[in-house]
Amino acid sequence: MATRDRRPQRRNQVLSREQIIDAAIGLLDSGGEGALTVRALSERLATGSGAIYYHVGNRDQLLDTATETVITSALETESSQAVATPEEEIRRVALALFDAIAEHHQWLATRLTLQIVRNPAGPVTVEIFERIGRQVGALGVPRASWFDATSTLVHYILGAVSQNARMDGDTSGIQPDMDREEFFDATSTAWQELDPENYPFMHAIVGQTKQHDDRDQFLTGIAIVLAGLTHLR
Amino acid sequence: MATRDRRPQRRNQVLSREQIIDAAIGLLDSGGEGALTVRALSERLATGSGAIYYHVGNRDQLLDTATETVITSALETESSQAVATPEEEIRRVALALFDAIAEHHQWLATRLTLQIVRNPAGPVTVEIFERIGRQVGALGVPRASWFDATSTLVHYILGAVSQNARMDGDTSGIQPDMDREEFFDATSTAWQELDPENYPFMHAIVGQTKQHDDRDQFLTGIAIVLAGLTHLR
DNA sequence: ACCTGAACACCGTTCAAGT
DNA sequence: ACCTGAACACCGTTCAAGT
Repeated sequence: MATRDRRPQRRNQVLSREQIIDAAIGLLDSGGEGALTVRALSERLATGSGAIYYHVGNRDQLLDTATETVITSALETESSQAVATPEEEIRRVALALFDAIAEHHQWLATRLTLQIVRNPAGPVTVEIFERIGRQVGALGVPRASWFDATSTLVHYILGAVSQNARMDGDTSGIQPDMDREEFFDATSTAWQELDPENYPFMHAIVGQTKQHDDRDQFLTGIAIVLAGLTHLR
Repeated sequence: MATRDRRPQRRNQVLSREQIIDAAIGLLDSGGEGALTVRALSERLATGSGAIYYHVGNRDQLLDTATETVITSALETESSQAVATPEEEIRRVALALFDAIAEHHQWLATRLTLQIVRNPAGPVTVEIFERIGRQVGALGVPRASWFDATSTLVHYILGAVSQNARMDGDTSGIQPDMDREEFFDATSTAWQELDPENYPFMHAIVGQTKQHDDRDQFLTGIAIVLAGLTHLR
């Protein structure tokens, strides 16, 4: 069937950029940034390390491309929904990012922040700003404040999302074997053991931290920022 | 003079934990996280690598300790001022963090976020939350919302501060030789070249980005979140 | 107790050589 | 054009040995 090749390429192309990116995302999801090794990647793809460099240039660029792939697709599936109020649309974009980072929690948050900082003209930054910025206009924020308002929203989203990404990089958080619940219990008991004279506030909130939901709290934060925006002069 | 030693220690102690931490901060400031190498550190201190591990345990722990040292001292000098309104006090804590990260821009932002995520019972997290949380109470936020309100503030601060930390890690942001101004110009021209049909918002804000001040924008963001908090049910 | 520095098991990246 | 894999210049960490 495929005996005669239509492309003028030499046809022994057997490794594609997409395959490399997919495999990289798999590695990242399974063990965080530290797990993405050129050696591990070339083993998984059954090639030499040179083949990866031929297609992809660089470990850092590979990380950026993986981030771009994941974020872009998260924003695309979000945009397929019917449009609602500006507030609702902002919530959707925010939650799309929140969920994407939860899904790829071991590496995405750090890399997303890095990409927005270093590459403000790249598709990731541009797409996020454009999506949120339009709604800020629709919200009634005066045009002169659009940039400030949108930046505030994006900054809040990134900060919240980074915080809810459980331990990046390595697992060396005192105990490597501790699930989410144990980790929370350990924190609240540690907070309870603080000197109540010097840390009255921490004592006051231990109860609230114990049974709070990250996603709900994230939405509360969005609501707070949105409320603040409506009072912008 | 110092012929008879008062300490029961063996007295050939010539390298201290503090020296190591100071040298580490120096290395980090000069070249970011990548510049903190056990080899570079031991060379600067004229010792072997083993000596560092004897005092400090680990590269990761050294990074954490450096972060703790810098953040703690930034918060201490801030607290020496006379108390003002709750809003003013929150602004001060926020700016103390903003300035600390600007001073150590190549590494601090990432490490601060990491520390708050992984070590919520550590001094850095506790101090920041306690400082801000108290003022949230004084602001009139209902007790049941203290945790949500404080988290929102902290998340915003961290997000904004991470964003304003210029390129972490390495300098590979397209061009290694580009100062702040060139970088900004390059972004705005890139934004101007975007398709106006699909990116009307980006076109609308190019003008504002060109002459905006990061610190001012940061304070505007704080004001927005504070305004939102006063409307918390 | 405190320090040395060689040794180990890894990295990312390059590049001559193959097809 | 696309791929191989040895080689290079680095890492963090350990550990026997010294004082």
